Parts: sequence; C-alpha cells; structure tokens
Amino acid sequence: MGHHQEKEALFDGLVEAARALGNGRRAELIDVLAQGERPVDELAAEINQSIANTSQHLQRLLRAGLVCSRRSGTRIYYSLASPAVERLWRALRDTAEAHTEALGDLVRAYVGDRADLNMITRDELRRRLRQGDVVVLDVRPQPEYDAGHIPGALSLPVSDLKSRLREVPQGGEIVAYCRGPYCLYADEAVQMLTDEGRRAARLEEGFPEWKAEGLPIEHPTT
Amino acid sequence: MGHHQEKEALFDGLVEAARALGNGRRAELIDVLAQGERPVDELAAEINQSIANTSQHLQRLLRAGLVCSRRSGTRIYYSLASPAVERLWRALRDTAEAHTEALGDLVRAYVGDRADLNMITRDELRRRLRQGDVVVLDVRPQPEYDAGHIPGALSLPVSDLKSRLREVPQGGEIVAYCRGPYCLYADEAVQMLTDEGRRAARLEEGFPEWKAEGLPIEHPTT
DNA sequence: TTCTTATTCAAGTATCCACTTGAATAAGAA
DNA sequence: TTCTTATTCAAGTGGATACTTGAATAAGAA
Repeated sequence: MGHHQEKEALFDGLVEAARALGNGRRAELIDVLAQGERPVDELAAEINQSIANTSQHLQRLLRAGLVCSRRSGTRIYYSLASPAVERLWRALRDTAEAHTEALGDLVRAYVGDRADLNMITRDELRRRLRQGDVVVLDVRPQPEYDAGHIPGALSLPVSDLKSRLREVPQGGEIVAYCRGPYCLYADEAVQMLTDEGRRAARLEEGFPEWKAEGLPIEHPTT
Repeated sequence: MGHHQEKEALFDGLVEAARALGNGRRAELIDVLAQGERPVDELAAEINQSIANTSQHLQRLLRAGLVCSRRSGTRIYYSLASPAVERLWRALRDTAEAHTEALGDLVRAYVGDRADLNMITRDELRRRLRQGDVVVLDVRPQPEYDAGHIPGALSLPVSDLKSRLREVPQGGEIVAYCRGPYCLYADEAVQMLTDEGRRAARLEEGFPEWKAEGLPIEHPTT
C-alpha cells in the first residue's frame, strides 16, 4: 500500500472538484444553481454563454459530481448535488475575499460601493418578521422564488419591479433579498424603491445563506 | 455598475483559488503546509517533484494568495496564508469524498482498508489524556512536530520508528497521529507497534483537524 | 409519420498548463 | 573576492481547456 503512483492518483482525484469549480462561468452556474434547479437554456441565458458551451460546462460539473440532472419531458434540469457543494463554493469565496487583494477591486468594479446601501442582517430581519412591520421582497427571477423562498416574501423580480411598483404594499419598511453577496438584484431594487420615496434595505448576502443557516423557508416545491 | 464584463472578471477572480488548488501536486503541498511552514527543497522531496517544478507550483499558490513566504538566511519558508485556506482544503476533501464514487477506489488503492485498523476519535483521546493512561506518538517528520503538536506527544517519525522502538514508553496504550485522513504514517506506525506486541491505535484524521477544533496544542514556535 | 424544440456531440482553434532542462540570482561562508 | 547552496527564471514540448460552429439525438406535438 501507499506508493507514489497511488498517492498522486488520490490527490489528482481529490482536486477534480476544484478543477470543475476553477472556471468563472462554471462558478456562475453553481451560484445560480444554489438557488434551485434550472434547465440548460435558462442557465445559458443567466451566464451569457451559448447553449452548447453551457451544456459542456454542466457536463464537466456533472462528471465532477458537483451537480446532478433529471429529465422532465423535453427539458433537462440541473441542480446542486448536495449542500456540501454550497459549502465548498462558500469556502472558496471566503478564501478569495480574504487573500487576493486584487479581488477587492473586482468586487468594487462589479457591485460598486455598498457603504451607503441600507443593509440589514439575517438576525435583524428575523426580529422584524416577528414584529410583523416589514415587507420582504424576493427580487430574484420567478423560478428561483418557486424553488424556495423566505416565508411571507413576495416574488417581484427586478426585471419587473419598475412596472409593478404599485404591487409593493405601503406602510412598513421593505427588505429586498436576492442570490447572495455578488448579486446586484437587491441593490437595484433598494435603489429603485428609495428613489420612489420608500424605505428599503438589502438583506445581507442572499437566500442560500439564509437556508444554510437553517432558518425557515417556504415552498421547497415538495 | 454591473455589466457582463465586470461580472465575468469578478467570478474569474473568485475561482483563482480553486484553480490554484486544482492540481494534485499543489494539493499535496497544501496538505503538507497545513502541518506548518517548510522550505522549498523539503517540500519538493515531500511531493516527489523537482525543485524547479515545486518552486513554480509554490509561486502559483503565492499568486493566488493561498500561501505566503519568508526568507530566513539562505532558505525561503512557505506557509499557509491563513486558516481559511485549511477550511477550503477541508471543504474540497469533503465534497470529493461525498460525490465522486471513483474516489472511494482511489482512497482504497492508496490507504488500503482501514476496517481492521484500531482508530480512536479526538474526544476519546482527550478523555484518555485526562486519565493519563496513554502514550501519544507524533509520527510526522521532525520539522512538523517542531511547528506544533498535541501536548505531551513524543516525536518519533515513522522513518525512525523501527530503529527507535525502545524509546516508546512501556505500559499504556499508544496512540499515533499524523497529517490527516490521507496520510499513512500513523497507519504504518500502528502496524509496526502491533507487530511488536504493543497495544496501539490511530487518531482519526490528523493534527490540523485537532488544531482546527480549537483543541490545545503545544509549542507553536512562538 | 413529420416537424419542432431542447440538448448533446464532434471537430477545429487559440490559449493555457505541467513538467523538463539549463542558466541566472542572491544570500552566506571561506 | 570566490565558492557554495537554495531558489527562481526562461525556453521548450506535449497535452488539456474554453469557446465556436454545425450536425446529431431524443422527446413531444401535429
């Protein structure tokens, strides 16, 4: 037992998941799939790639065991293989944020400066939900809301927000949430609502982190 | 803010750490560095690669922010950049073990069958340590012991074990530990000791996991 | 059956990567 | 200074990777 060749093969095997995650487009796929299962064409649109290319990326993830797929009629739905994959993706983000100085610039270039953005923690949102003086807005695309959301949240995708502003209940403060720390949907929603004179805040991070903490969720399409 | 180009750049940046980890030899380096800092030539020997190649791998890890280096006289010592890197490496291992069926075969090919190996948990070892009826053996190479070890452990690298068997105190049961789940040193030590008629067991996983749990350690070379 | 739609497959190209070899630094010792 | 040792750099090679294009499946509708 235990000669070089087997050791190399073992470690080569261990890093397969890292290689699968080691591509920006595939990471985007994982980030979207953390919201719930999606068919190939929708995923391709989400990451702005051709369907053929997206399909090949998905098969790479499949081979690495990070996702699984199921056929339903004419479409094939992909989803994360398990919560371990989400943990890996989160550990990767944490490491990247902690150590590559260059990343700060990349984050700023994409999300801008959140210093002046009204942001509340999960704990704070739970308190407010118990008090009942808050409107929670899920601004992700509809299928992601359907796959699971914070209890009592209203689905109002950012893409529709401008035209459906009147649907947002008057009165309480509004808390918008989306996919996670690198998703801008909630930022845009808060901006739009604030411009309309409403009081609005962004939930820190997003739905997968809420779920990962074991907080209550609604309608996981049972 | 937030157009495709910046989003792609951000995710490309986020996965840099995964790409750096996405090579078996570099993963071996991380696994060794999780024991403590080491100079280039020793690392090259550990992963059975040329020094030039090892140096280039280390620089890749350096660029990704996973390790850092310091010069001391004529040698350059590399070490993990932070505990976040250890967490990432552990998350990767967990994901790999959970999802790629093929990995089971690779593990068996390298470590063999541990079913008949006497293995004890960290909790059990702590209990035994409090009772004081146990001899703890650190069978990793000397420099790794020097960089930190379980309190009261004796340093006895497997490579020296055969010739230094008489140094192992008589009486109590022996618990050997090493680098982690994919390290064979403790397995070999237990085998050797058992063959000598001693009662011996392997600690589950290894020193980094003991340390990560916040358990007491000795002599972190302050 | 044919037609449509969603997905995968196959071939081609430019780029990146791992490892080798041999030369270049750079710190310390003599 | 020269010599030694540890490490890095640079160039070269075979193989993997990302994306494109166009063809091939495969399920469902007509």
